Amino acid sequence: MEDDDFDLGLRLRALRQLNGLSQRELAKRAGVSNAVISLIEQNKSSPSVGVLKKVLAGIPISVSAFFSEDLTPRQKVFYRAEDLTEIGSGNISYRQVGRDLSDRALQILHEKLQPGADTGETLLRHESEESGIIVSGEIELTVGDQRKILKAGDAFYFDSRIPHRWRNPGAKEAVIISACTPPTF
Amino acid sequence: MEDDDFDLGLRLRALRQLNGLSQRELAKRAGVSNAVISLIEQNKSSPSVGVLKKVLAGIPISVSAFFSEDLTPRQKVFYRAEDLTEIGSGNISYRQVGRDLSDRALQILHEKLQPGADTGETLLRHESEESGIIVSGEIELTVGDQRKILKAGDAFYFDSRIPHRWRNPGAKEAVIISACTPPTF
DNA sequence: TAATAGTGTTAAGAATAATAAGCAAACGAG
DNA sequence: CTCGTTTGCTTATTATTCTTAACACTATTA
Repeated sequence: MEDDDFDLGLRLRALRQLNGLSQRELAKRAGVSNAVISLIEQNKSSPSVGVLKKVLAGIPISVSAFFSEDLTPRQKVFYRAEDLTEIGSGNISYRQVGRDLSDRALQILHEKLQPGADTGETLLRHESEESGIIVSGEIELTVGDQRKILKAGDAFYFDSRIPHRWRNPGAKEAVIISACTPPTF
Repeated sequence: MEDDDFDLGLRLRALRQLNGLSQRELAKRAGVSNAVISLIEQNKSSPSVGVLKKVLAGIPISVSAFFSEDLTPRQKVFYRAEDLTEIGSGNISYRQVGRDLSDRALQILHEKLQPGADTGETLLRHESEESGIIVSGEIELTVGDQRKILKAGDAFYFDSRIPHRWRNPGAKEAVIISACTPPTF
């Protein structure tokens, strides 16, 4: 049932020892029994996130920091598909390559627009250039006074300073992969 | 039992809907029953991390990304104590302010050295300046040909290009807060 | 030696989460 | 309307985790 490359037990043990805590001491701080710590560290039980929160609070470390495997994320090069960070809301999903782009020249997004999704009345504007390809579904793109419906395989390129707007007019989900430079979105 | 400000159920629901999935469809992809999704989203049950992994894999999103609340971490200003990222190993714990420092001028560390901890024979060198204060315990700091034992309240400042070495000669844990600029450590 | 306190581990119940199945409401098609 | 489908939610049973209490081992002390 365990297949991920992330060894939860090992990581907990490392963090606990790194902070000079015994299983019993951590257990006391966390408000759980010492057996839990032992079993978790041996991967003999998979804690509920509630319990995990309590345990990590005793170290202390946040759940977020605990799972961020990028222990030395100085120059991260590879990102697994499911590791993209969601920065969207509503019915438009933006999955971004990397988290902090302040040092980068390029922002790559994996976008998914649900049927009817719309970036809204107030048109978008930012100081950059933007380009991408439609992967599936269809998209109505408005750039300045131009408007066109793009389908899978179609692409676009425009100066982001021109007011623009996205809409999914179809009944299916639309998927886009886009790039933006510099990342001012 | 739930006290954190992180609403797991709400977040799962948001991510699921953002990707246009029903509870049943997500359940099928994840290989769990639909009731699990329902109960988790209502915060009526706290999933084990094993189950959570499976569920998130069906979206898909990594556990790491799921818990990283910094959805728009563009300019993160405040960090909770337990949110510092551990970059240490062995019996020296380095908890760093922020993850990706490639755009920053300053690296701040919360260090904990277990009794006997030592940065090792081969002395450290890097292109920056370094300073800090001992919070508790005691530290033997060697910089070039100078060596001194610092106790709580003592401080240090030196050019990191000079070979240096840390050691905890005491029987108690030693805690230091240090800064490094630029962050080349 | 014996005693005491520390470590991690393990085996019983008690508490909790996951499954399978069924419920009611909303929706579109015929 | 009626049918079929989908939605999310709830309940009884099964499976898992958590607690309590013990065990074995080490190190220190009397």
